[in-house]
Amino acid sequence: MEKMKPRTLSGFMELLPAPQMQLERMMEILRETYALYGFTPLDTPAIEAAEILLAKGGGETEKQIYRFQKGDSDLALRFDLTVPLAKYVALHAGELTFPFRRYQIGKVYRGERPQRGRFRELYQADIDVIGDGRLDILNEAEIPSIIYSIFRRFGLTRFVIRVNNRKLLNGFYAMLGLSDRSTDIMRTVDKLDKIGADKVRTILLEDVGLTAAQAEEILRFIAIKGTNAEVLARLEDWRGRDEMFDLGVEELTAVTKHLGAFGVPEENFAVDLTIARGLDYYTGTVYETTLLDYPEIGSVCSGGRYDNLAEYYTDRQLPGVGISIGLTRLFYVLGEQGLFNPNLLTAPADCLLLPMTEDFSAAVQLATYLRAGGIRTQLYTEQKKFKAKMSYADKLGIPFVVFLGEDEIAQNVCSVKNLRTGEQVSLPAEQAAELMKSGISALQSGSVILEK
RNA sequence: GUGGGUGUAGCGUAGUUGGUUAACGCGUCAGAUUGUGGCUCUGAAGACCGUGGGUUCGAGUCCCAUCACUCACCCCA
Repeated sequence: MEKMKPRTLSGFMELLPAPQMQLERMMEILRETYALYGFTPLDTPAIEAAEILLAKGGGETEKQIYRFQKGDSDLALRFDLTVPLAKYVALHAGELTFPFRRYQIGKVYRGERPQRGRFRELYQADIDVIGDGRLDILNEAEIPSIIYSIFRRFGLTRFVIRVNNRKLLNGFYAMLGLSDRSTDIMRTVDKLDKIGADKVRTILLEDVGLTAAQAEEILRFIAIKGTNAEVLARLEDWRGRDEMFDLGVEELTAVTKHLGAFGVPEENFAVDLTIARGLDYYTGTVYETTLLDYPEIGSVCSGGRYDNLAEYYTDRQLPGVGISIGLTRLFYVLGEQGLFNPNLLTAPADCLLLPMTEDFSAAVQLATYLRAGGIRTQLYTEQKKFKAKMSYADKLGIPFVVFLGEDEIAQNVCSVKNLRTGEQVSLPAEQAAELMKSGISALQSGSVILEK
C-alpha cells in the first residue's frame, strides 16, 4: 500500500518531547504567577458560534478567522481569548463576583500567512480584570508588575514593558484637529523604530494627508525620549489644551507612580509615546513588551485598558484591563536563539527502574514506594539488552537509574546510579529516595532561560 | 490579499559547463565475550532528487505548469 506522506500544516507548532517539556515549564510559571496575583483559571471552548466571535464585524478578524459550517451551524475557531471572555462575562455576569480576575492559557487560531515567529495556531496566556461599572486605575498599574514577575521567572532580564495611553494620544490628535485620522496616524507612528522619522513624515504627509505643521508637531511629540519622569515632564508642554489629553497624562502618571513599590525596575519599564497599537478596543493605558535583543520579532506581550468589554452582548458597562502573552512566539524566539537552559530537567521521569530478576514483584513494589515519595519513576521491563536500557535512560535525560537484582533484594537495598556523575551506590529504598530527591531538586532550581 | 525565493534519505547539506551504480554530516538500527549509558571504532538500513509535462542520444542539473514550503508587505502575539 502506498503510504501517505505525514505532514504538519505550516504555521502549526509541533514539538518533540524535550522542547515540549520546556514549554510546559513556561506554562507552569504562568499559572503559578497569575494565581499569585489573585487570578482564577478559566477555560472556554475553542469553537464558538461565528456570530459571537464576529459580533464586532469588519477588520482583520473577519479576514483571518477560521470559519466553517457543520450541518446548519455557522462556526468559527476563536481568534483571541478576549472576545470569548467578553461573551463569558456577559453570559455569567449575574453569577460572577466583580472585579472578576481571570487568567486563561489556550490556543487561538488565525488564518493568516505564516512567517517567522508568526503562527496560525498559537498559545496566548491572558489575564484580565473586569470591573462592574468602574475599575480603579491601580489595576492598570499592577499589570506591569505581573509581566515583570513572569519574565523574570522565565529567566529574562533584557526586556522592556512599554506603556502609553490612548486618551493622551487621542487628546493630542484632537488638539491638532485630527481626531478622525488618529488610527492611521497611530499605525504610522508605531513604525518609527522600524522605518525612521523621515519615512514616517513622508507617510504622514502623502498617505495620511497631514499638513506640514501637523506632521512636524507629531514628530516632535513622538521624538520625546528619556526617563519616565522626563517624558512625563515634557508632556506638560501640551497640558491644558485638551481635557482628554490631560486625563491621559494623569492616568499615565498614576500607572508609573507605584512601579517601584510593585517591584518593577525603571530599566524594564518605559513610557513610550510611539506605541499605540494592539486592538482598537483599547481606550486608555496600552502595554507592549519587547525583548531588547530581538526587536525584530515585535511584541511578545501586549494589552491595555478597555472601557466596555462586552458591549456587543450586554448593556452592562464592563470596563477592564488585560494583557496577552504570545507564548508560542516567545517560546519560538527563545528556542531559535538557543536560550533554553541546557541543564534543565526535560526528562519524563526522574528515575528509571531496571528489574534484573525474572519476577518483577520487588521492582513493582519499589516503584510504588518511590512514586508515593514524589519521585517520577518509570519501570523498564522490556526484554532488551542491558546496554539498550541504559541508553534509553541516557537519551531521555533521566537522571537516575535504579537496579534491582538478586543481590540487592537479598540485602534489602537497591543500586542507584546518577547518570550525570556516574556515581553508583547501594542503599535501602528510603535512603535511595532521599538521595534522588536532593539530586532532582538541584536540577530543577535553574531557570528555564539562560540569557547569553 | 500583494510581491520575491526555495523544493535532493527522518533532519541539515553537496552535487562541477546536463553524461553512466546520487555523495556527506547528524540521527536511526546492529555489532566490538549475555549487570552499566555518554566517547570511540566497524557495519547496515534509508532518496524513483515535490508532482506532471517538455527540450535532448542523455536531466537532480535547462524550460513550462502545478502543488508545497518559505521570506517580505498588510495586520498582529
